Amino acid sequence: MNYWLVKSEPESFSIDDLKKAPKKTTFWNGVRNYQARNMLRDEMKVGDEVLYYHSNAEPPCIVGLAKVVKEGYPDPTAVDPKSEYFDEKATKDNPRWFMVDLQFVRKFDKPLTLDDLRPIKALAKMELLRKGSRLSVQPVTKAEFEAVLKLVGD
DNA sequence: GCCAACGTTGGC
DNA sequence: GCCAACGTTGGC
Repeated sequence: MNYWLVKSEPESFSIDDLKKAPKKTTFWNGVRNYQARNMLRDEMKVGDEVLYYHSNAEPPCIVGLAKVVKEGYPDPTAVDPKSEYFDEKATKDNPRWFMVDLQFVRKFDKPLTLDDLRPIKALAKMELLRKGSRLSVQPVTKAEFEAVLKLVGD
């Protein structure tokens, strides 16, 4: 079992959007970064738990939990010329970009802001809190994941 | 809206 | 294969 954190701008797809989605599930398309792509394609497994983070929000915060319900498969928007995520170098035989399916698990009663997270010793090395961290899909250690849940009162 | 910190692109 | 220029992310 692995743990992850995904970023989403609430204006484009918030955790409430995920909760309202059919089967509370969505495909996590549009990631166009190789490091993130490799994790989506190779490492995220069904059942893995995912922290859901709102970036460019006021304030930015971890708002809840999701889980992986389908493992990496080609992102069809990469080969769709009409999509904003179209990549002319992607083909059906060489999809280049991948995505997973995520399902809503729960929304925290109180979202955890960066200010909530920064003082926590167990989270000192968390990728999210690293200066200049831009990865939209990040690995989270078990200890970090448990520390986050502890903060919301579990 | 600013800008630091990245990642990518492309000329050489 | 280097690296300057450029585009993007995302906190502030």
